[in-house]
Amino acid sequence: MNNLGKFNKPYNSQEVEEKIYKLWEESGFFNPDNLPKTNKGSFTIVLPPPNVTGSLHMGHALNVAIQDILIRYKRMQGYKTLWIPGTDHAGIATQNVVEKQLKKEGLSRHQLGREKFLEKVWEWKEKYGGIILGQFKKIGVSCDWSRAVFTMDENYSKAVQEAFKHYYDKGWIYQGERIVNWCSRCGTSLSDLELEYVEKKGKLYYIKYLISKQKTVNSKQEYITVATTRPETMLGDSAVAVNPKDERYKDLIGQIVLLPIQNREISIIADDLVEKEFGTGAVKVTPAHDFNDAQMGEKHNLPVYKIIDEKGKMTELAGSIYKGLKISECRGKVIEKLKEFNLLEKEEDYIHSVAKCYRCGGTVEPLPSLQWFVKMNELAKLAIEAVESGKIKFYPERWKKVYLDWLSKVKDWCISRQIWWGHKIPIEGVDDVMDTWFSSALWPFATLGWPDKNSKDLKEFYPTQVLSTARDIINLWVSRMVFSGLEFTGKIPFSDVIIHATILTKEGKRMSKSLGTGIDPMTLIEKYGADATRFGLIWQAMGGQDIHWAEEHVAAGKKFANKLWNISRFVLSRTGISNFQFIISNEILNLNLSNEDREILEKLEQTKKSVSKDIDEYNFGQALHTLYDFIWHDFADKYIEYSKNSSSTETLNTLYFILYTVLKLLHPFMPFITEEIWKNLPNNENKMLIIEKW
RNA sequence: GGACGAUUAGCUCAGCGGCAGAGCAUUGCAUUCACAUUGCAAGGGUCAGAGGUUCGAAUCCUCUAUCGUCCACCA
Repeated sequence: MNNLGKFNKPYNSQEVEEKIYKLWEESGFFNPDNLPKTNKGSFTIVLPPPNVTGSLHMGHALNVAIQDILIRYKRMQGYKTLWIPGTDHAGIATQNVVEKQLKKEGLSRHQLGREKFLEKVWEWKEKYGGIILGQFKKIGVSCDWSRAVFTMDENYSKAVQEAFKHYYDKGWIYQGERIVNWCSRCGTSLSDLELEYVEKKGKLYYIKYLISKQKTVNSKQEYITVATTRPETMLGDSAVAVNPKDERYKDLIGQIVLLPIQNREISIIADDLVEKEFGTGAVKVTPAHDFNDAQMGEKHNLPVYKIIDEKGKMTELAGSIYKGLKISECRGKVIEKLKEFNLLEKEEDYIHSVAKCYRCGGTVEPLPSLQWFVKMNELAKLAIEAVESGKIKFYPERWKKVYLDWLSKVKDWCISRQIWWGHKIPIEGVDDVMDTWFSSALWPFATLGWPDKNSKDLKEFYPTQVLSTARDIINLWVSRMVFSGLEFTGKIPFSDVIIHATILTKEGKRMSKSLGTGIDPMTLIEKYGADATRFGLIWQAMGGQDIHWAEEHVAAGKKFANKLWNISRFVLSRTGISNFQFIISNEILNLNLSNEDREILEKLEQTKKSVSKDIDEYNFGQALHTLYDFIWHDFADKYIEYSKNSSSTETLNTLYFILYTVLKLLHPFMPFITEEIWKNLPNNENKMLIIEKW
């Protein structure tokens, strides 16, 4: 049978890809329940759920390409493969997007009220929340869409409530007035991991605190000078601290100073946290508005004066003349006042970094607030043990250190957020919602039916095998999935963690949408095709090393696709017209082969072994280089040229067998073109490459 | 401040004790041939620098320089 009629000379990805994806979806093979029965076990990956507000970037593209390679490879090996997709409700991010949209209509969420506002968010989610998953499909991901999960689905919400209750009943959840990072624009607390630090020019102010005479005996000094970048917070000071080893202040420890403006008597304390080198070596202590100071305050039992409120305005405690002022206004007034009293010794230019909200970019203030916390000591132990024992392995291994370092000094987890979009904290009289990461932490098992312990999927597909993600959420997400998995299911949620390369610009800078340095994978797919885009990504992703993005490798991928296409045209023009039944197994080695035939078949076997080993070890770039080299330089340049002068049935059979095998080996990397060619193999109309035996 | 990584051809990167490699780019030749999105060939490198280990170092060790990422923190 002659299939050449279906082949154009150049390969056209646009004509092929959509059609092939549809074919896969119709086959049902993305769903493990429809796969042919084998005696192999299950193989599961959970897709890191992109935010519903997200749009595809290069990191996503690389990450899904990696996961798809693994899933397709394992599926061809006969495993019952499941790749669960889904999206994350992304509390603060999504609420901000919808609020911005409302603002254009001149509305605020407060005008709408909680219920109406949430309706708007759901509308927005239904309309835009699935865009990114559609983009994943263009890349060719073979996720089981029938099992797609959203983190606020009914069952998922049940899981979140159950998890909260579990911790609560164990006494691991408590409410406390603690100093937290507060974003006054978003009106919510933020975790350390939700902060970004920005360098900012400011001033370092040197303020004199007079030693109060009546309590001082034998003091030679009349005042102590402290240095601060935030003079307004002096209104909430409850001590001055020096390093106990600092000779300069030895005699002053325990003495009393008079806090300017407030005329409050506070004492000079000694604490190791104070660095002798900073400023004058004496610092003011404001337990309400600084994390270090809060720690010192607790240790020395200092009173807490909350002088800044949740809206970023000064409180009553700041003093009646400052009450209601913005922080910056108050700073000016305080400086004025200090000058008036002649207590401002000097000011110096100073560059320091300030915390910003990573969602909205607003300035973050540390302030005391009533929040819910999860105790971390027991949970951290679980997560540490899982990795130290080797039950969970990181690839590349060096990321293990990042994970363990963070867990070894982790603080209790503040899980409440003062926003509306999210899972409500299930306690009467509390309007807070939970940290988005509280629900994401349950992802590997909540997607499989937990808390229903009889869930068929949970039994069959949990624990999962591989998690592939970006390095910046190792602590935010990976560690929390590990202890959640162990705590709620008694099992590690996955055994291997792949930390994929970070894609930087050619200059080695971070790709950023706002700076316009980002590259949209979708334009690459339109220009070169999905297979070529996957090729370019994987080609460059060697050993988890950061990638300085070079588009020419995607162009090379397109050329390679075309090469494969023309190899196939040639081989099928020689073999496709024959009714000869080719041997498509290693039985071929029993034929009366020429040296050239035998040589290329041996090289094929080596290639197959080497590619399998590289995929098993997550060296995807290496595997692709090996395949590329074999297909182009051994098969096409040498063997095909040889075959033009040899028309033996053995050579025809070898040509066919190599094409046949190479399509299988390349399929995980370049699924569309290989499936399309596969369809055109003789007597092969109804078989699909996606489930062929590796 | 701490940790980690990088430095190899014009560019993007492999190689990680035994003759310096790939893709792209460059140059020459070929061309009714599956493919010009091609083939054959060529040019191009003090492997960041210094010292050490070794019969032998791009590769292992120490230091230095430059660049980058992450974490902490800057009162």
